[in-house]
Amino acid sequence: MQSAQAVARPIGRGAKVRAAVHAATLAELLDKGYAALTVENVAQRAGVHKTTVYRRWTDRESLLVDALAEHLATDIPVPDTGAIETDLRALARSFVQTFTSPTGRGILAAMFTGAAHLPQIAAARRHVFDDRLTRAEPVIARAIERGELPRDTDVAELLKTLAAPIYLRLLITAEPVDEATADQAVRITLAAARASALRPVYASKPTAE
Amino acid sequence: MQSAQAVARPIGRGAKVRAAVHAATLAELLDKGYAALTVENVAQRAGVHKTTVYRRWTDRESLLVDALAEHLATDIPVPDTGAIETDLRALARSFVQTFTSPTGRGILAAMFTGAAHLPQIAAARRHVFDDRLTRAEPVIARAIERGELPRDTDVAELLKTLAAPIYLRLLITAEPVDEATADQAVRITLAAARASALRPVYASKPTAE
DNA sequence: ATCTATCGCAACCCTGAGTTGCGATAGAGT
DNA sequence: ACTCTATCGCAACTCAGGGTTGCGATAGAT
Repeated sequence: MQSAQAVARPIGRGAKVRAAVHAATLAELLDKGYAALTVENVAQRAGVHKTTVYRRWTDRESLLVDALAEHLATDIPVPDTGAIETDLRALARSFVQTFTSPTGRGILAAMFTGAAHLPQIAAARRHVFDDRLTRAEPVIARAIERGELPRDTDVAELLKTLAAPIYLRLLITAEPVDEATADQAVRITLAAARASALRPVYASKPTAE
Repeated sequence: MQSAQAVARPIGRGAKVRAAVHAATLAELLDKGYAALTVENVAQRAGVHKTTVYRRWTDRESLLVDALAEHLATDIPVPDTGAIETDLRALARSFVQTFTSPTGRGILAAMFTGAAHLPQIAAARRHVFDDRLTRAEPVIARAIERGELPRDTDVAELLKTLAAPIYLRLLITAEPVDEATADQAVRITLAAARASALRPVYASKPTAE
């Protein structure tokens, strides 16, 4: 890694190159998919020589991971509408929006199908999920406080139940995904939560908080 | 395909080779994953020369597709226990069992992550899903007839709701999947169905509850 | 205007996909 | 047991893409 020099004095044109290559990587990913993502094509699209790419990134995979990480600055809003239904709807819709944009679909495909085997990608996936979990926690807590949900509702279980139908359509059945999908996921999740089906899974007895 | 000769007179050792290569393909897939699935390794493991593989299959992908198709003779039981809960539990558990065996996990990884881009694989996925749908239809129909579920329950929606949490854990969060996961999926699905959250999705009736 | 980190370029090596021609062999039919 | 031919083994290819190296050119901060 050349970060030492980057902090030092002569930064050079490094920043431009980095940005150009990142953009080219994403673009190639969307156009041709992960399988056809070649270093030469990326370099060419970035107006940069293949060697330069290899000087900044150790290999093709690290390039991809880096490019994805750059475009993964998650800025998920934490809704607080005063009602769990509208809050969940906001969460689900923002989730859908994130992954239905062209860029989102490309990133999704890369992360979950193409480069799924890379440990860094797996870590990124977990991070994204954990991030959403952290942000959603107070939303659920408020709903419980308002008496809209059972006290022993498992936040992680609830979020997974919310995300699962959307992921299924995005990655497995490849059905169109839109706001209706998000709203449907909310209906399912709320029904399950209200029926106390979203308690901590591996605890046989409900926990007294 | 050379199945024409197989039916004709001089069958030769073709059948043995086919079987050996199929087995080797699956084995390599489980050991090293799709990315590291090389024709030479498969050939070597099958005790066969690389050329022979290329004489029977056009390329690496067709080999994989063929091997998967061979091991995808789905024999899903159609439960009829007289109650929807136990029926669904049986369905979900058989689903979990299918994909948690070593072979199942390998096939899953190949179909949904490695070779997800291949049209034949996509078709196979759809076929597997449609197959399960067809088999599950009478199960749901009986439940509706018994008055256990709302009359306008959407069978496809219900099955997707049942499968979604399991797929999520298998492919996305990579959590352990066992009977508890299946049972949890059943709880969620039943709660949603009983709350009439699993009606046909794109029927645009704005809440006629 | 200078000076040096960075980039372009060409020439490499290596692995794995896919091909070809020829000689060896298994195995079905007699 | 003996053909006889479809099939297989083998070696020697081509080709594309990943990854490396040495050297000369250039951008850009001071």
